[in-house]
Amino acid sequence: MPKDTFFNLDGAKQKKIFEAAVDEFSQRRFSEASINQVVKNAGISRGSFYQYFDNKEDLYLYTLKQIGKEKLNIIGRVGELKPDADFFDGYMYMFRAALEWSTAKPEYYRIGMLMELDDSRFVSELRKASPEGFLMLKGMLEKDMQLGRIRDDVDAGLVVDIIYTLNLYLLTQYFKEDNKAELTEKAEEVIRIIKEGIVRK
Amino acid sequence: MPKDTFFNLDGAKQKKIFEAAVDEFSQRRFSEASINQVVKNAGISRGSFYQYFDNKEDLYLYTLKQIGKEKLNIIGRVGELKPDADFFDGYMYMFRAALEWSTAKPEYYRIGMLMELDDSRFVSELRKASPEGFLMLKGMLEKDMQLGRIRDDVDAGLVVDIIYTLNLYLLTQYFKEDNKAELTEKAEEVIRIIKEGIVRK
DNA sequence: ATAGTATATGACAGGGTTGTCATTTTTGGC
DNA sequence: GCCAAAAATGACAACCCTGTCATATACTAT
Repeated sequence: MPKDTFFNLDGAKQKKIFEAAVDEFSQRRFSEASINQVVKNAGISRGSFYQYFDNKEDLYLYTLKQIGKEKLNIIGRVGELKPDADFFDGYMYMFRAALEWSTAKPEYYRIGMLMELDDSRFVSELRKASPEGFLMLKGMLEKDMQLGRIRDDVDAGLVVDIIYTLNLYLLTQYFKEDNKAELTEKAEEVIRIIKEGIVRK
Repeated sequence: MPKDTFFNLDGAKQKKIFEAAVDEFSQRRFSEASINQVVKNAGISRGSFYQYFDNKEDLYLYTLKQIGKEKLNIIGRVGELKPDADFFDGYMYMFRAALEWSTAKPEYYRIGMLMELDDSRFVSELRKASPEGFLMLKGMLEKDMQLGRIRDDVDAGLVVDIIYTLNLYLLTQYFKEDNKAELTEKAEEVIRIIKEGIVRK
């Protein structure tokens, strides 16, 4: 947690530091991100930084928390908005929402992606501790299984792992191309494959 | 390419350096691997290293090449061994072979995995330049499509991307658990899902 | 044995990183 | 205006890293 001195700062300065952190963490993985860069971008001295935060982890946690607030507001409401959508529609809704959001706040999104790619001890633990997206998908899938919409001999956890993995793949792979339409199509095709299989019947 | 001085070394010393490189590159991604570690493990001086290799890239390339020789020998013969297997059987065959190999030479396998995870410029380029596994899978799939075994409205490239991605996921995710039986089951289940879909018909 | 070549070495320069701390500056209350 | 408390600062120690280079050692062939 940031120290009091940080929260005593006026809003503009807090924001400037937050933005510098976002900038850095959206370009490099946590393990490679440099506080030197952050302080440079924020226009504060190295000494000041350590008066605000304990260390890089502290700053990272703070940054994620800030972003998390916005993120959950936008993406986390699939259940509310589409109460009786099936799993596949639910996922696509989520996917579209995430994509919109990634267009609005690409840096935030990149941080999330880099976090998934990071294999440092700290970030791995962190990821394990907050499996929101994963659990939401799993819940949706299990509901559909109970409703008999999904074959009951599949392993729900594995299916969600699969979709989660492919989701990340889609976003990383096609992120740079910046072609929302094409990306959405790919996602739909992926879902259709998971849903129907690829074998000719 | 390593310098002449390296190839002039007696076999044992070459091997020791190779093994030190394997050790390092199987623990850290290329971008994070340290030559200091390599020279320490190999028991040579820093100066000597640069008498043998231009730099870290040079050593990495050499290491991959050495490993590649063995790898292709074991895994790359799916076509020969199972000439009329379908795509799914072919994949599972490959998967099992890869798994066997990863048990025999876990360090080599880890290097491959870390390479997939690396996003440094150099490694990305390198990966693009040698898409053996990817192309083999794609070839097998296209053959099956021509034979009418696969729905012809699916995008072969995408399907292979999916399987490739999930393959990597399976191996990274369950690597540490070291439970071959369970891992193989998961792979089979993944393939079954891709093949049949998960929706109740 | 000697001369010349090939190889081995570690100190070095120059770059990066983090976290600390004595000192200076700013701020706010009286 | 003054003073104490809070905040800002950058130099510093300590630790990484890479690639070079002058020097020392070993080898080889005459």
